Amino acid sequence: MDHDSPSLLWFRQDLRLSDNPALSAAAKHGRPIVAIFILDDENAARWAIGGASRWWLHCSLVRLDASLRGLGIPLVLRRGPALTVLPALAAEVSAGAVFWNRCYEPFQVARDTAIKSALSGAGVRVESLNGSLLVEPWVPKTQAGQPFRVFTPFWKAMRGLMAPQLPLAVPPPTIPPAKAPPGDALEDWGLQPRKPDWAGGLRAAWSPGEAGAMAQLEHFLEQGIGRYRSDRDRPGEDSVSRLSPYLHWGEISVRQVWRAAETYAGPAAEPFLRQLAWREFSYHLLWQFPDLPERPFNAQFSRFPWREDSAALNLWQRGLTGYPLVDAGMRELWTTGWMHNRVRMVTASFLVKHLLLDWRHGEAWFWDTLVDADLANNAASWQWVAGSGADAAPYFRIFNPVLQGEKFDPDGRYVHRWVPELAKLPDEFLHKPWLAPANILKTADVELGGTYPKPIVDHAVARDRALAAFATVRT
DNA sequence: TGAAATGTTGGGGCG
DNA sequence: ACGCCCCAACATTTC
Repeated sequence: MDHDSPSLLWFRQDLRLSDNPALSAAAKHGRPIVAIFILDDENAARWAIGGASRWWLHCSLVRLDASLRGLGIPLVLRRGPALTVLPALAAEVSAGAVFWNRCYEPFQVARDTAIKSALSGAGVRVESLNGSLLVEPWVPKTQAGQPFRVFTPFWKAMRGLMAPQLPLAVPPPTIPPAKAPPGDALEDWGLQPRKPDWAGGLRAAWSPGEAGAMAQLEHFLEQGIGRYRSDRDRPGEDSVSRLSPYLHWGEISVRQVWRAAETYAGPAAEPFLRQLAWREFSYHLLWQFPDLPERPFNAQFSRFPWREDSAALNLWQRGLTGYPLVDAGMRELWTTGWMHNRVRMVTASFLVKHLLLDWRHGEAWFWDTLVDADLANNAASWQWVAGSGADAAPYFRIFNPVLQGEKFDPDGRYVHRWVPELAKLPDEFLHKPWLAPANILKTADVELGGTYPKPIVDHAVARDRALAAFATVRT
């Protein structure tokens, strides 16, 4: 082996320099480092990166490239099945070692295992590390030695495993510069939307990349975490972290977030840490049940009588259901690539329970439109709402979008922002415009069925229909 | 990480 | 003064 042979550092969902175990390990190895990012749509198949995430990834790769350049590490872009692309590059540059942080989507696990044995077989040292999770998904076990299926015991077990001051990866020392092998131009990947460019709202709402992640974390620590316990369910308030897309792409590590929250807020951080644990729980579930994105965790639900109704699905996607809180959420999603978690629950419940449409339709839509689209979180959360998941919402828990709106958006800040055509309606009718008297509607310039839709289903009717449908799969 | 229906209680109006 | 009814407020049960 060539004494100057470089190490490969394979970036995937760890697009950062700080607390990056693979980068630290590669740096410690002492050779020049060539970084690579592979756009692998073929292996990802059905769960190839969605539209909003592709926009995010583009911006993030621009940032990562600039940061790596400062360390003397070239970032090579290649496209194709990683199973062939990565070993090919390793041979091309005579790499002596390859480092990466683990990914946990089933196709990635299978693929990376195959890559590891191919490289090892070719005499290349391979090291994979944990850069994405607080606890590896195979670690937490019940007393009986089984994986967890219920969140609270999982949380207790996990909480017990967490060190008071989580150690972070050591920053890389000076690294000998490497020669850059050829790669694709990022622009040629077409990750950014053109004709039409629908990303204007995303650009206005986000700064992807490691620096953006740090700024968002600081903002949350100063602005949100102190009142997180009381205000996190109010979508009109700026009290949640909005770190999900950064966490998905690893522009900040969950360890950094956990440690910062604990250090900054002490016991007040607890409800937020619990939310981080839901992410861990999702990965734990996906690990033990790789079909989670495709099939109901609870097999009873295989015979659920879902309706097919593409017109209703379309109205839900566009935020035209006639229920202001639902429409506000779906429009926030479409505009910014993100939706407040409380509203995610309400909109998801509406699709599954009011419209009786298969949760996989919602899962697919969120996958394509969310900048934080994450296979484990998305699948586990949709199954939770649908009632088919592990530790799921009971089938009879049907959110009333009017009551949820009145409870969590009482002053209408959220609905005003995303459904401006209702801005002049008095608070009393904001979440139920169809009950407003004609003269009030007229004064507010609202014409139901004209400027704003009438409800596409009646809540009471839909509720009874859902209870009847869900009764057919009752255990 | 609900909502609606049903049940219970207690204060006040009133015959 | 007493019992009856009404109903709001709260609690419990059911979906």
